[in-house]
Amino acid sequence: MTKLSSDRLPDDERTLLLLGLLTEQDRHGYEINDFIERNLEAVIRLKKATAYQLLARLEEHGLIESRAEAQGQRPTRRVFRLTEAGRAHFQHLLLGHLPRTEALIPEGNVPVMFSEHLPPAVVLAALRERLAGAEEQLAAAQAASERSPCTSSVGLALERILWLSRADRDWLRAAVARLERELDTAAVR
Amino acid sequence: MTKLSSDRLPDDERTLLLLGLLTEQDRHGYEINDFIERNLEAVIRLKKATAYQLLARLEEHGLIESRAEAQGQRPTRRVFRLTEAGRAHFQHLLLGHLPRTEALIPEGNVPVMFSEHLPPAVVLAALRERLAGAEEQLAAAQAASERSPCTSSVGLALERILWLSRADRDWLRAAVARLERELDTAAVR
DNA sequence: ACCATATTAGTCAGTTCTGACTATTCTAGA
DNA sequence: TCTAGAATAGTCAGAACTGACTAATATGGT
Repeated sequence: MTKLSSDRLPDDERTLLLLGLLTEQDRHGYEINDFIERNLEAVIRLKKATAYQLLARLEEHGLIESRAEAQGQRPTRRVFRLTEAGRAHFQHLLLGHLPRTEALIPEGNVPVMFSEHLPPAVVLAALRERLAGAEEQLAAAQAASERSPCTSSVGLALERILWLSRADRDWLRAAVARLERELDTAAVR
Repeated sequence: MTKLSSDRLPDDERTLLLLGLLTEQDRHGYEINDFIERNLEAVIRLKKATAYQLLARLEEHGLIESRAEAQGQRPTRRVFRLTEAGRAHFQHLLLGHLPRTEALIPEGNVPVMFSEHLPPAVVLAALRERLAGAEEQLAAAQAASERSPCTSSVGLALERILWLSRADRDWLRAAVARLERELDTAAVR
């Protein structure tokens, strides 16, 4: 079906995600990708093409199975369902992943690191722009978090993103404030 | 020299990093990789093999140039130096990257999202383990941040990681506390 | 005297990811 | 009645990344 390169299954969050989504109900490809795009955009990065390749591999390994579901005129859906083996593997993966502390390495550090090579006024403008973006993300995270209660697991994960987004914004605010002060005192002299 | 696949240069933080490191001084391959491994581990993920491939491409594009430097018995070093074009491109990249607000998508969300599928006691134990890891990372970030003053650009970037690490730890603490309470009240009945 | 680790410099096969692309049908609006 | 866009389902070539590997010397500790 799709090009399948290796014989091992990747032991990463993406695999866990697909299995997890199928734990709750059977879904067809479009549904899965649409769900991820709509609701999980902030939670994980998983592109359509990658998802299809992963699904093919999961099926190859007998963790999921698919049946065709005719749709009248529309292209036939492939509906995926978790097998028993898949359900077991999901539990196994979950147990392995949950306690793992992943290093928190956000993007966007490198340009900051070299910002001394730019005039302070330019840096200030750039950081302000970033701050605006960060405020937006925070608002989005807030909205998402409010939609599902933090007592549920999903809410818990969303809350994590909320906290991290807030920290990022606060850091940016502090940085902007510091730069403003520096520029001010420099201007006064 | 190395397999070079595309003719375009990637416009990402890795490229910016390599150019940036060479802005400050000429360096040879081992030095670059060693520096990244030692000091920038928390800032960005860039593997040795990738770095060499990138360096080859940068040279191909005339942004850097290399000279061989004999070392007596030891294998000859290749020392890289930024060209004028490279310096210009660095400034250009920096200007493009600095204002960019990258989506903050940390790893480790997915397992949390599905933690309802595990018994609460197991989840609690797992989160405690994660908390221990997070404390360690926070301590490391703290130490790194204290070593360079936050008035410098590098210090600024390190401070960001510090804030984010703290937020992550705090979130974990809150989550653990909540779970403990829940388990307690469940036990009382 | 010997072993483990650091210094130094890469290479490569195999794996994974992504952007761009192809089709068809349905639906709401102009 | 057209038409633009969403729904639907993927595929594929090419780009990128990584783990594992090779080599030779130096050096510090036991």
